[in-house]
Amino acid sequence: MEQSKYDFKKIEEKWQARWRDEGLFGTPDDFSREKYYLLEMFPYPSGKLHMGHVRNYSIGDVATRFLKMKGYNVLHPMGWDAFGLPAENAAIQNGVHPYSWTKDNITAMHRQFERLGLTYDWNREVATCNPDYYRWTQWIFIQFYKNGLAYKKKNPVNWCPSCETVLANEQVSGGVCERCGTPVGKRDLEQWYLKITDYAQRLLDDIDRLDGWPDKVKLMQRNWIGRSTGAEADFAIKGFDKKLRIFTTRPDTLFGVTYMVLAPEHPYVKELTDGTEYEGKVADFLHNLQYLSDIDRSSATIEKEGLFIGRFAVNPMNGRDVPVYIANYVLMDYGTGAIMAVPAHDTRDFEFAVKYGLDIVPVIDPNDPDIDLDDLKEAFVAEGTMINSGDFDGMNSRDGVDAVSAYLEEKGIGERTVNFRLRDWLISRQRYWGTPIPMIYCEKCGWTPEKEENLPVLLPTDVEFTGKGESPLTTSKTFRETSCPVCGGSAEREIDTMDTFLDSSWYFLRYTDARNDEEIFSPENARYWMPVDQYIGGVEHAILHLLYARFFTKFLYDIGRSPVDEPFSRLLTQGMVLKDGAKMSKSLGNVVSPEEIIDKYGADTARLFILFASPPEKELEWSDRGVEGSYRFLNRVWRIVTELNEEFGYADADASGAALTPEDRELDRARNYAVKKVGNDIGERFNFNTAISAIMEFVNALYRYREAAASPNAGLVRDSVRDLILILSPFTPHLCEELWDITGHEETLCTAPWPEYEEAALASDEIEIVVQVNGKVKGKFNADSGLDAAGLVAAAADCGLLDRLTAGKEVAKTVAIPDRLVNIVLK
RNA sequence: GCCGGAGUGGCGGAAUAGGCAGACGCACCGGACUUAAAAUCCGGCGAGCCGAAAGGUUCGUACCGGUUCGACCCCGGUCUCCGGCACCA
Repeated sequence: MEQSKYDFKKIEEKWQARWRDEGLFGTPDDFSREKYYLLEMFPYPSGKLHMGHVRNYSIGDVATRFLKMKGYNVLHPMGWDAFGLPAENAAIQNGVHPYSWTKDNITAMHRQFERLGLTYDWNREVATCNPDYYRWTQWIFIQFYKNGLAYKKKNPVNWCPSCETVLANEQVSGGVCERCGTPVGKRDLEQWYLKITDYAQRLLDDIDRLDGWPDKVKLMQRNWIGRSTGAEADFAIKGFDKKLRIFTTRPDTLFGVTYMVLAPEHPYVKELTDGTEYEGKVADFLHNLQYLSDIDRSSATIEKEGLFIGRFAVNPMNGRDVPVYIANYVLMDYGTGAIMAVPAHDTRDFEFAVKYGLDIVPVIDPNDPDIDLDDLKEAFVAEGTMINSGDFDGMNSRDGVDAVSAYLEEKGIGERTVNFRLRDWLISRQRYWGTPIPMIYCEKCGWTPEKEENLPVLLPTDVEFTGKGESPLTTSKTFRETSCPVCGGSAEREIDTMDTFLDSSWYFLRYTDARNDEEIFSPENARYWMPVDQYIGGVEHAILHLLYARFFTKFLYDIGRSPVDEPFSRLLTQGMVLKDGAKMSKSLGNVVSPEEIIDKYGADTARLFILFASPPEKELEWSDRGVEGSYRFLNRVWRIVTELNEEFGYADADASGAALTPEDRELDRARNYAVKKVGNDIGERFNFNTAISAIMEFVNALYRYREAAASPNAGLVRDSVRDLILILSPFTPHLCEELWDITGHEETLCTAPWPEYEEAALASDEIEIVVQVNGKVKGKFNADSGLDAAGLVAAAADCGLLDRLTAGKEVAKTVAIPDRLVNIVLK
């Protein structure tokens, strides 16, 4: 007999063409069916898939195919996060327009997706750089503006004096320009912000509702939002008519304030020092600070530097005069930009006080004999008893927080407040390849949004890419000049574009109605499809992307657009793909190309290996040997299925006829177990590695059966082969389609239902019971299943095990767990 | 520094609810097939000790301790690695 061969190349091309030509992956907006929205984070179209993509999209594809077999109407769309710096760099370096560069990359990646056999509904494809998409990104921005959540503020940007251009933070490393190595300076520019801080509390509170999210991600978001409670308090400054307001989380330490510190950029600094002998020193101090990059400035390792500015403040609690400093460790954009310093009970203040010889006055007693309050070696930051604190002496410091806050409120010199670490979102980018900010400036009317009916504000094409200047958009002859939407007079467009994170903050909503050119999406479609039931992507997006997407969804909900205020019900963050223990990277030379693997072993093998080697959320160590193992397994499947098919055919057998032999029953149990286990592992646990091992066990059982059965049951074999193909098909769809075809099925697997299993076939009459002595396994025996504790002990006694194990010893008690074990506890 | 997560054979990993530790795969070893090799099929494979063998026995889930009839799993402490935040007052 001629042996047929597993020709993956031919098989994969054949089925990919059929899936494409027959449009099998389209998703109808059929509101009568139960929906499932499964989404993987869309990629930046770099032009080449890497193994991380393969992993991400394989996970999503297996789940999609499974859910379709389970009968859901599954939305599984794909698109492109297509704006961004690499396209612009390509334009500068090679003279290619970012648009054509991006288009070419999309085409190439689309082809690679198809080669992996992924089931996307390409009818809903979006690319954030297309005007029919970014039109709505602009529309959302205008809604933000109209609701008072977008505003303009002066802010320093990174500026490379040699390249004469603005640099993104990612383009600055170690304080120097990534391209030319010149130290990066600062330039003040008017920039747009979104008021995400208005949503801080809700973004924090609603994390509690995200049951399907990993705790790790929720925690990272909580920390990022960084809520802290405390109080603000006013300090008088001698010879100055304004009060200095500070924020503290430790009002209980107010009596221990021995100096004050303002951020160097604090507006009072100029007023307090102009015309004094300190004016020059302050100017020098500020000048030196400007040479530090943001990263250095905010690093905890940097030496604390400060300067006394010749003024004294008054501690409102005890009237004590304390000197006022400016220092590099106080940030203007947190709290009020000024602090009260309590060196005895704050690590940073302690360090600063020691360096500058400032007083250290303890006001919290640790009640610890090992700590000498008169000679502190480090700040004591924990709770204790209040001392040196007037009427508050003797109070527990935790109660003191509230008591002092109440006192401040009563005296009208302060109040309880909440502060967030989260800052407003700076969205202006001095770049070409992004969504134009649809704002217009008129001398008379100020800033106004473009009229909504005029959207999109198109990116102009008459632009030069020199790599210099503020933004390439300034070189356009046509873009900047326009007329004011309010008065009709001459006006100028905003030349900055948006941070690309805005583009990706709402794309999941657009998929629900991607071709709509009347509105952003229809409410009916969004109501049916949202929320995303399962979102899958890299953990590197745990904070920014996922927080921004939540923010956008909440805003769109508030203005009556989105039907939900949280976008993603369940989140899976897949682990990285490693090689030799390190992330694959060009510089390490450990990159494995997906295309090469597909050429050599086929997409099915690549998918199978990557899902088998590790659970999805964990890191995956690439192994060439492991890939060969997966390939070997698929050949093994091919062989057993085609051989059994030759031998038994598929059409005429019936399993129910003959009585089952023990071998038959074992195979039947293996089949039912595999169907149950694989369905559970994919559907409930998202543990694809154990699902695959269960399929391997089933295949092993088939081989064993063929070896052992004297007169094989043809019906049973047929059912086993059928179910094997079905449960393997989400993982390796091409191979399974081919086998499905070979074993006589007309319809494609895309429309086949997931197989059923019988619980009855899984149960066996006899169960092996473990017998332990003091918790250690000493023997085993077979008992009827379902025996209660007493019955089990009796059965163990009947077979003589109990006597043998307890001979000459006294039994304290016996524990029996039905269908599992008997444990004898000896005295 | 603060906050998380993880440590299981030579390797990737399994043990879903506190109940036989090591499923499945890789590597390795042996057998069958073959003139031979590859491929394939079958079998073995945590460590120590006793035994010619069958088998027996002790130890074993980073380390120390606890709870429990019973702990990879729960609790307390320690170490190591990974990740997040990093002067946030």
